[in-house]
Amino acid sequence: MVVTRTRLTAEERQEQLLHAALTAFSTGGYSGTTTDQVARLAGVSQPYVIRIFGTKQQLFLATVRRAGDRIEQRFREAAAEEPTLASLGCAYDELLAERELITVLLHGFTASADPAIGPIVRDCFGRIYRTIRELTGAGEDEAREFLAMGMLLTCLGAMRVVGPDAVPREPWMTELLGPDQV
Amino acid sequence: MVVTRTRLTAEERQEQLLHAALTAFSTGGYSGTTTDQVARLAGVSQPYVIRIFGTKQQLFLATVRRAGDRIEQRFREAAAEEPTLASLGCAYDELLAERELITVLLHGFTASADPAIGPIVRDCFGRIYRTIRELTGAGEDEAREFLAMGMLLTCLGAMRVVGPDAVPREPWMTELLGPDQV
DNA sequence: CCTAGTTGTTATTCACTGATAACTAAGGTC
DNA sequence: GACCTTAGTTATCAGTGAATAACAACTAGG
Repeated sequence: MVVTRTRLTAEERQEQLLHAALTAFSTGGYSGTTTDQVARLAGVSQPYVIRIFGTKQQLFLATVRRAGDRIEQRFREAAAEEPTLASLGCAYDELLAERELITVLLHGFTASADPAIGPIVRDCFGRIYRTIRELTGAGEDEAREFLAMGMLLTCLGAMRVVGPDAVPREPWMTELLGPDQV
Repeated sequence: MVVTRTRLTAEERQEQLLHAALTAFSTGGYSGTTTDQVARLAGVSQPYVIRIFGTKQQLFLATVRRAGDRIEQRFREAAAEEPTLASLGCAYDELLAERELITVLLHGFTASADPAIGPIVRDCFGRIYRTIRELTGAGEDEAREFLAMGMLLTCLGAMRVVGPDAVPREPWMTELLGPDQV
């Protein structure tokens, strides 16, 4: 029976929960998000979330890893079209327009003081850096500047200066974003 | 009587609490830090912290504003020596080495989804941008690139790639940081 | 010295949150 | 159709954390 199944396999459910967690953590961050919020988003009970991931921390770590993987994947797709920094830049703009993936990673940065979280986050970031260089053949300086601009946009996204439901543009925002507004 | 006073004026205490809050929030962020942690750092009782600042949110906002002001002030001091981006860059490296001010601001970014926090954080950031341009006379592009590199370093600081008690340097970190390591 | 205002505390509350335990029911298999 | 594994629930707990209330003690002014 495939058509009407009321229950999902653990793997399917895990996938669905990860999606919900991505949304939840992306706005509340690690300590600002409850496992119950994630559960409600996915339409299951809170204890079940814990049962699947063990602890809230494990859930967050899985979410950060997922975000890192997805970002990397999007870069690879962009590079398949055209292996340049400009192409990856467009991909980044798209990611920024969705906000979730990028913001979860940023929340990972700020949770890195926790010794259980830091290593995973650094690994994600390092992988992204390497991916950018490998895909585009960019030199150290180019890659650094690309990443720097990415981090600026990421912060502006978190601040609601760019991205979905961004705040009305004040003069300094328009200046800072420059002519090719995101 | 000035010599031996066992109590501080409300203003002195507020100052001291703000200092403690800067330290506490800088590692835990908004929701990851308790008012009790701030109180203990300052050596007073938790309810007293609340009495002085009203709510935890008010305390956080005051802390973010303070961080913004201090950063701006450091830039002004640097510009007084030499009004160039390079000079402000050095000032930024110093701020990064202390980590607290910069990190509190970053935690402000990630807490900006809260409609009570966002506006204050954006204001701080906007003021810093304006300050940089006014002090150095940098053009839009220059200022943007400066700020971008600043945000990259800020994120790396939060990740413990640079700054106090940084993690052992992995290859990608060395590459990313380039020849003039921070 | 004494009193009024301000600094600061302790005791307490109430809501919330992560996690556990115990139970229920679906669904494939022999 | 009985049965066992796996998906999922409800009930509950123990701890925490922000905030309130009531009280205590320092300090300055008259």
